Amino acid sequence: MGVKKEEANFFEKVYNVARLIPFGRVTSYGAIAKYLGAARSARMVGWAMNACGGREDVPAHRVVNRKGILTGKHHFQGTNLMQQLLESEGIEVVDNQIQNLDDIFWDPMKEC
DNA sequence: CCTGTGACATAAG
DNA sequence: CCTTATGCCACAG
Repeated sequence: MGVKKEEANFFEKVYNVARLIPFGRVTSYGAIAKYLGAARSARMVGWAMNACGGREDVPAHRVVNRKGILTGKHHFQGTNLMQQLLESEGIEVVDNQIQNLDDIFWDPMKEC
């Protein structure tokens, strides 16, 4: 029972973890994938984000690749929207790359 | 079942 | 860090 069918569990997990990302912190697709038990499916994490269109609660802008580069900024509405959101949280972003990454990097498994 | 896809990760040059 | 290539895996059709 349930008013609506449960969507792809994998996607839901990705959204769930993304929501756990604290303010002013970022994580990588691989970290999320690994937390889900599918470290080799990091691409799916990004793809799940692509499907997060109606997921306003999913701070996709806090999810970057391993280099801390805003690889997915092109998927946001604005050309610099993703960077603006990060800077709005006190994160330094230069040339589409997050600065002080080691200082603001948030690992889901480290917090859990 | 097969094919295409994709916002990654890793290796090699 | 760059490009190129390969792997990898969940999902849509």
